[in-house]
Amino acid sequence: MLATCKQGGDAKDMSKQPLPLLQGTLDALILKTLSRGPRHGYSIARWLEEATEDALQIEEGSLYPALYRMERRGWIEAEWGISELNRKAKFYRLTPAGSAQLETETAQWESFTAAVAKVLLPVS
Amino acid sequence: MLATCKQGGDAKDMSKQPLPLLQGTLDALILKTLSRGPRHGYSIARWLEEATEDALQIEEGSLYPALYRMERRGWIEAEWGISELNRKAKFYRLTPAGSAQLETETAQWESFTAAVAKVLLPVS
DNA sequence: AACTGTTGCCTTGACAATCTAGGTACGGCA
DNA sequence: TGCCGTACCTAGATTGTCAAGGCAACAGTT
Repeated sequence: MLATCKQGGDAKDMSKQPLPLLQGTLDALILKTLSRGPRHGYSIARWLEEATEDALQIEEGSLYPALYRMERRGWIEAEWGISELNRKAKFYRLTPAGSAQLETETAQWESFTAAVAKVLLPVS
Repeated sequence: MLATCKQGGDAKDMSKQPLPLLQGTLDALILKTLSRGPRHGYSIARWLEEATEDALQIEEGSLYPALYRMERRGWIEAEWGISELNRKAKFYRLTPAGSAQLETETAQWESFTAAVAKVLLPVS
């Protein structure tokens, strides 16, 4: 199910491995993160990993393209600044359009997971 | 969030539209369907749509490639037969490997959605 | 017999998002 | 000086889904 799911080999203690993202969820996760206040990219990734207790891994090769994509679509806006650790960093913040998009995606996420759950986890 | 999400235009009554699949979920849905007994491709799609009350749409262009993929990986096996409506049809059935895969994917689905929920739907 | 709708399978090409695997630059510290 | 962590960026490959077709056979109608 999850994009790259190596099978074979021993399944010993697979439970601690961070999950690759399901295509389509990253945008919503980023939008939600930014809805709590502006952040720079690196910090978004760290916060998401922390918030999910390292269940999700945010690859930078996914993160940055996602940020450009969303900026291009007008969902977020960027501004250069200085990070908490005194390094140059690009801070992103949600636009009104991004806020609306977040609502849309959250609603879609809920109905999608509800639909999948009906199949995958039927009331036993 | 969901793969192709046309924006713009009027959002009038988008609620009834079937959702495109989140990449990576189709395999699990098919495996689960087959865990209830053998079925042919067309029937799998119909059953899934019915089970989710048409919330999900199963495109044939996604379905058949998925079936080949899964057969190649040894998760399912095919056999030609005759459908309920007296037509030639290819019946798929779960292999033991497919059954194991279903368990793995279901568990991953649960932890993935739990992780996303922690971000997207925080206890308010 | 011809027509039409439904069932059922299949393929090609485009597309979008993620991942892999690199890279640059700078600050703080030993 | 060297090293590690922070912070950003990119090219290319991979993958799965979708759009849009097409084919064949059966059932029912006219």
